[in-house]
Amino acid sequence: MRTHTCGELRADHEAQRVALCGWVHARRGHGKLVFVDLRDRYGLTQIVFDAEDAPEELVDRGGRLPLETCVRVEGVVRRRRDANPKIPTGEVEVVADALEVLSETANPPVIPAHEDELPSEEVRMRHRYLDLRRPAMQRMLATRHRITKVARDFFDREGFLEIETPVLCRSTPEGARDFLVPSRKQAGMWYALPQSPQLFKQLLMMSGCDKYLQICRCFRDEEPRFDRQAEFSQIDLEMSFVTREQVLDVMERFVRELWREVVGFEPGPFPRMSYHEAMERFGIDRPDTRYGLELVDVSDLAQKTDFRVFRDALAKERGTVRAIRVPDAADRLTRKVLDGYSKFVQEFGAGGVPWTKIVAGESGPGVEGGVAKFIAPIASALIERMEGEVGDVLLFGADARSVCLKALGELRQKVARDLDLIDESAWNFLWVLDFPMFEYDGEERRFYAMHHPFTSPKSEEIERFLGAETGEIELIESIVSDGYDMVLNGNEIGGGSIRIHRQDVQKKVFELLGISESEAHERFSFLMEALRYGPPPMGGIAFGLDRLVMQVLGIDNIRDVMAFPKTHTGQDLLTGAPGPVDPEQLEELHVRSTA
RNA sequence: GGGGCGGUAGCUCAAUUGGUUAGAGUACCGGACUGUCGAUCCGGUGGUUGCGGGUUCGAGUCCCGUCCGCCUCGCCA
Repeated sequence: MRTHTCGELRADHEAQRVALCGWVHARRGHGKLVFVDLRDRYGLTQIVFDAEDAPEELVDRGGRLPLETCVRVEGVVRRRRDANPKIPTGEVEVVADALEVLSETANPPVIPAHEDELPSEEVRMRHRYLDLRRPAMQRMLATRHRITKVARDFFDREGFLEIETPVLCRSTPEGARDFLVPSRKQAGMWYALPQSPQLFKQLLMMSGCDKYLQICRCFRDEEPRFDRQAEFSQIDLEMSFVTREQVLDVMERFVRELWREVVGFEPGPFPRMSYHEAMERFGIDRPDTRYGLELVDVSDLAQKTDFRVFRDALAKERGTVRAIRVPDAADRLTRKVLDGYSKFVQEFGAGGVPWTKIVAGESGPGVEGGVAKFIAPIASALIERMEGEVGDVLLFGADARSVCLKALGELRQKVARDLDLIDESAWNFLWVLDFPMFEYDGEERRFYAMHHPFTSPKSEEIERFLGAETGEIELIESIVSDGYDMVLNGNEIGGGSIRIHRQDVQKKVFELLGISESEAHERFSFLMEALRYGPPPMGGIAFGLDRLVMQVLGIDNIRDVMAFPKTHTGQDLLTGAPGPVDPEQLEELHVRSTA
């Protein structure tokens, strides 16, 4: 139907006779002279209907083409009188001598040419096929393809095999809520959709596949966020006979190649940081190192004051006082802004944000405003500890350690955004290592796996780990795993670990997680059985594909990097999923709805 | 489940203290126009103000309920 695409024609196509197909992107009419920008996936080409070169009837039809009409045009390429440098085809135009309307359009709710006035997300999702016509969305789809292509090529060269794993799986006891699929043939039994192919990729290592790759869909029935969706994609990898160093090396080389190929930026070696250091310095396990505002422990100084807020905090179990120095911000952090920060940290369970400002005093810098009078005795020591300068603002967190770090970690990010301290051009990659194996839930009085229950303790921890008894909370909390997260500009883009390949170690994990032997047998007997037959040491990682695309394109919303996303309430507004089913279908599946 | 913002023409938005016939831009339709690239100019069609109830002489505006979209806390091994 066409000889070229709409992104293809250049000056050296002059005088060629061509046929183009596409959509009417824009139309500029002058009566007997009409310009139409024709659009397809590849670009825009100006079509000109000129009464001096074509029958008036044709020009008239060209001038009446509604936007988004699907057409085929034939004509001859010629150089434009005035080139348009904004588009690659801007030096030429096609002088139409034939026009075929391939299909007419209703008045479209989304007009791809109107990029600066986007319809609501609701409209865009309901008419996704129109939204995807927008050049920005076409670029997104192409970038997404490019990323998976670079991944497949890179890991192919590295000897990885792409292997598919089941979508209909067993439900796992821990982790996110499962999506369930009723079995027709096994009455009362259920499949779960995979939260990740974790166990299958480990089994593939036990099968001797050695290096595995899959670009796979994962499902977690939890509340969505701007960067989370119930259904999402991972670049999933696993390797046999490797140490942590070897895994980190391959993955780092992959990401470096990805950025070189897709972004045009070559990252240097990735810095590394322990989980403990990340929490202490940044109050979060995925620090954004593009700016400072680090947390500083001032508990010892706080102890010397009579300030009630500090003393109460320090009296708590694992109570602590930390401070952030905001350089040269005394003017911008007004009373109103600081009050807002108190409200902000309350969302994370903190009481508020005590603050003070560093000012010039008679004998050197001092503090003024906020809680200044309560901390006067420690002012100079505090300023020294914080490396404070006149004009800086000090923000405090005082609470139990976990609450304090969480609140200040979130506040740190908010302050950086508010004061525009983030270098948007930076690509700060980072490995976070040495996570704890377990997190203790004080209310439920039990442990949860921080990563997942198949993560190995670090080799030097194994004896200590195997010796741990269920009640030894502090000991268990202190055991370090061989897990790792890849962080980019404060976002977790990948995470993995060296896996357990010893039956006794795996058994111990289940024991410490409070998974009874019978339950472990019931749910994981296949894994325990497999571990009997010479499993290799192994490790791997999974990258969040959607998050990679978000980072590469600088898009701050996961729905905008997916072709067909779901809403906050998990609905697909385009097709109307989830929807009702016939009672007969339920009957067949042995399911009765209580809704 | 909690908190916040929003829903008015196909689309993006406006509408004073609750007050006349709910406006503008754009898209669409008609007309003028031969070098536009946000074409321009003139005219026109287009409304269950998300839905249901209430207060009021009078509701887009106030109250109650509900649905939908987004953000957020909890949640997400």
